[in-house]
Amino acid sequence: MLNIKLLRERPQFVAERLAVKNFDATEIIKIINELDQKRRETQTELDAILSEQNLLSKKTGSLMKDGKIAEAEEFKAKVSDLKEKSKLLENEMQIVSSKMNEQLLLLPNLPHISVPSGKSAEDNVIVREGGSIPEFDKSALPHWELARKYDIIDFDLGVKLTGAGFPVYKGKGAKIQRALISYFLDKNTNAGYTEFQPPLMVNEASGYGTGQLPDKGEQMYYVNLDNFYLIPTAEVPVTNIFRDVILGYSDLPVKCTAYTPCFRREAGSYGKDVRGLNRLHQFDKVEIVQITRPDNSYDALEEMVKHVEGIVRSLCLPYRILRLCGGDMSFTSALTYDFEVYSAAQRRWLEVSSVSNFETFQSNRLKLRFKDENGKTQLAHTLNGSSLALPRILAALLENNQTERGIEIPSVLREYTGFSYID
RNA sequence: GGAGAGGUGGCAGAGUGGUCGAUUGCGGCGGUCUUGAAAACCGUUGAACUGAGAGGUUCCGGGGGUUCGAAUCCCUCCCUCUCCGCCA
Repeated sequence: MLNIKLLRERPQFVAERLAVKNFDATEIIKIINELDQKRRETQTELDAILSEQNLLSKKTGSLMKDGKIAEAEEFKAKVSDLKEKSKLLENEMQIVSSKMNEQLLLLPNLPHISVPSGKSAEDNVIVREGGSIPEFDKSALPHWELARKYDIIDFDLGVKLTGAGFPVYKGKGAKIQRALISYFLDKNTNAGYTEFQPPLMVNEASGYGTGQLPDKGEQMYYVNLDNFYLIPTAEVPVTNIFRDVILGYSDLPVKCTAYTPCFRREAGSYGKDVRGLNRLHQFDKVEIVQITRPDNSYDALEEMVKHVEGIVRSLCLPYRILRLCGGDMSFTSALTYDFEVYSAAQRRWLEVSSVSNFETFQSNRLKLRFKDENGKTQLAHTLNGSSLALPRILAALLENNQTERGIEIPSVLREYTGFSYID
């Protein structure tokens, strides 16, 4: 959620920045500022009446004590009158504020100055590329066929147990999942991130805190009987640890990592994008979250990108890093880098990580603040990224590393898997 | 699932209708003392909105009600804890 002060003081600037996200905000900003003014006027009026009410009530009390009953009765009547007025104003106040809030929630985060303009994924800017794309002839198999060939992932069994998008990993397939999770977590904790094991279900308040609710509620699985939501990413429980928290100056930066399964309904997805491991309802992901001071959040973002890049490189996967254009960025992000790895047999790039700075957009809603060096309370910046999501990494590993002998395991993973080939 | 207790400031814990945004202790911060530290002593220490400022308003789990006046009384919802039962 954007800060109302910014909209009040620099409406033109906000509209210009949002245009980069192809969002025409002029009308909404106008409405918000009208409501804001109305709200403040109403509050001033209301406060004056309440102030008088309080004063008269106190006087009534002392008159009663002194036994001046008649005067006290007079005051009582006055307060009753005032109360009628103040109730009306209070009502109005509530209506105006909630209308304003509604409008505020419609505005996406401002894109950072470095965000390229553009409409779609086509306009994303390639920042860096690394690794080398292996040459295969037509006999190269896509990962879903490799999975069957080596009997490491059973998609049909998942359908039997639950439904499409819930694969069953078995044997070396299960072991490599566990190896990847351990490897990623070790990399993250070695880089100073504290590991968390959060709940996989969250309450409504947490859903609102990170913005899944109210709008994206239908993307989450909902446990009706207890009013819980299955987490779509570890970002939700981990970031909500800091909901309604005021951190000390020396607490920053906060660096957290967590492995969790992620549950997504993915309503509306279809076609070749959902084949095999490309898009699942349940998948594993290791997430990193940072909370920083506003003045160095972009340094933290670069640091996170470097960190994730290091992991991808260590797996010897061909990758590229994209700076997302305004049109392809999420509602909440100010700047996002996507990581894609090349999946050789499918001949396509697969997104495996998305690293973003949300500036104060999330923390404003979460009420996540810190005391600056002058002891003043202000909003912190939040950032997060995948480090990393497993399915597409596994897909790329299987496809890129297929040899006549079997699937070759990257050397950094071997101490975790205990084997060098899936055969 | 059954029974009971309770939700107050960073924490602990007072407060059952009127100068209570809240006694006190701990913690935090500043100071005195000290070569330094500890101890002791003194002071200070919640948040949001609004206002140029002085100040004003709101917040004692959430919502509603009674009253001139509510942390305190009533209704309702939520949450936590304890004991019993069941169980990993």
